[in-house]
Amino acid sequence: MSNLIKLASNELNELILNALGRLVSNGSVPSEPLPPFNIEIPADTSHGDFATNIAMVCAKPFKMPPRKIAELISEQLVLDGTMFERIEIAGPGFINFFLSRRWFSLVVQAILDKKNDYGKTDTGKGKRILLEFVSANPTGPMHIGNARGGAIGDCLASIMQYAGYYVEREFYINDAGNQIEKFATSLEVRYLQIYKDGIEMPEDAYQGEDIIMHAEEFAKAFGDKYVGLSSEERRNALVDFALPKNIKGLEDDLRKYRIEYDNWFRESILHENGDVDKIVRILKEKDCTYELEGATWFKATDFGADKDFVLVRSNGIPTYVVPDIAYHYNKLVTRNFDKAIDVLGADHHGYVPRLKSALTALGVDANKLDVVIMQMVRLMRNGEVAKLSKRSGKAITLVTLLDEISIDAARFYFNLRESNSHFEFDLDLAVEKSAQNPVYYVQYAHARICSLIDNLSASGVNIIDYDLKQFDILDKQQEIELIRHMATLPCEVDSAAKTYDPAKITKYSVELATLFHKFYDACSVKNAETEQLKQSRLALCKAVKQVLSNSLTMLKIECPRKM
RNA sequence: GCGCCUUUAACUCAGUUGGAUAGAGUAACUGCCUUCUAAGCAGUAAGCCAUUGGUUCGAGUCCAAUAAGGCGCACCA
Repeated sequence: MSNLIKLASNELNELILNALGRLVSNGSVPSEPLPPFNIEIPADTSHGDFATNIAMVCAKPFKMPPRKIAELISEQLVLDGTMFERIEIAGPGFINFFLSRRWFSLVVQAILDKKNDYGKTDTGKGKRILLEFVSANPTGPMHIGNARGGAIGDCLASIMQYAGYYVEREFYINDAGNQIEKFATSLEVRYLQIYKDGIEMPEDAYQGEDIIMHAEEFAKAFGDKYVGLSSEERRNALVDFALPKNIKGLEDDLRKYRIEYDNWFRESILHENGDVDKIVRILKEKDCTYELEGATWFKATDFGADKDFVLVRSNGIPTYVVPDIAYHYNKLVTRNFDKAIDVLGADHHGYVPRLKSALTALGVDANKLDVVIMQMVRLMRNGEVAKLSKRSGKAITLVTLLDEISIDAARFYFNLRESNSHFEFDLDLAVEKSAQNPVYYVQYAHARICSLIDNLSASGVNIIDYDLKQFDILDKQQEIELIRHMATLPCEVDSAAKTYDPAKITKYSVELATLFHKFYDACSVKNAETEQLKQSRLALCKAVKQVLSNSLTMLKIECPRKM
């Protein structure tokens, strides 16, 4: 257990409850049920390391003024042998607690001992999570929303692993259904256009150049062999030729973006193994459907959705929702994951209640499906909305974005704001190698420490060995603040995992970098007053480097030794 | 018309289950390198937390209504 915040907080909780117990038994306060109270870390450190509002929430049931209750409690608190050294009563009745200096030393020691494992927790208890993200349409290149979804999903997955969950990353390939038909049509037209005049692309076909390129390559490989064959043979051959290339392209591009999936799950599997038909059959058997104008409708409103929807069209082909239902049934029942998490764009949010209603009808606990909705990104360049790539002049894709900005910057920026907030992405700032760019700011802190350690090492100063007591002399304000913040990493990891919000970790790393830079400016290591202080500060720097590295590693962002 | 999201400093955003004097970064202005990386630090200035009402010891935070903006509401995916 390296979460010293939690340890201290638990100890505090016990101290308070014991004190109250004594007050009740000696009749100082009435024996009333205890209302819920907080133990929190005050924003302002002059209010202590922890504070509780217990005296305030007890005011009403005890029919006593809050400050009076606070005084009674504090008289009963015995701090000897605890992690706390003093308390004070403040404001309307807060009780503020101050940690002993030794606690801070324990933090530094815990980091140096745990190394790469510092920050990990066992909160997830190995619960099995299936995290699906990006799942871009394999009929074309990935867009900017996929770039955000990739960064959020992948970082969330690592964070949850840090928090003790078992996580699998999954990409769902829509390799069946209508969009594949559209893909086939687009390829077919482009192919025939090579050999014949007067064939028009339908308006709703894929107009991109990638389709033309596929058709040309296909023509190069097979010539006009397929022009005279049946449309079905031609379309199948074209899709069989182009789709694997596209999927391979998605894999390659995502790998460049440092995303490795555990599973690439094909929609076509669900059609082939009969799962899609099975879903319709079960829902029919459960009497959850009705026929209207030749189509099969699902009674979604009976299961919490706002509207009924069509399962099977009047032409006999299921709508896209059915494979989706089958897919989520597969995740939660067939593969028995404890939780399925989908990262989806805001344009899909309306569909979530429908999916959940169907799962409920199938007897699956819909609460096992959580959806992280991410709002649209607005790319900005020169203070204007950027729609097109700088180099190619075409719509910005994941790939062209990474031509413009570094992978580190992309991963960091997309996780700088919480997913459910509309967010402006300043392309100019992301390429800038300066203080204004938060990712460089954090990396700079890491490089600075590396350089510092190397310099001291070159002049013969190394950490020989450390013992807990030697850290007690780190008591300057900048040192204390730095250590206090490092202590909260396990809490931040838990909180980020619980709220599905990787932005907590990017913000954490920026704050850590800030505190280090402040420390660096105020406290020289090389010219420390004593040899012992030099040693302790060097150890502190190593601890900061470790925590920075653990935070950035969680986000799969590089930790440069030099900048 | 219905649903979801957003509204906090000039700009981009934080603000932990309701708590103490609402915070960062950018831009502006002032300082700090013969001393471990100035890609840094210190300081100044900047606010009717969209508006109105409600809930209570206490509201940026919860509830209701209004306004502005974004996204959805298919026998598309």
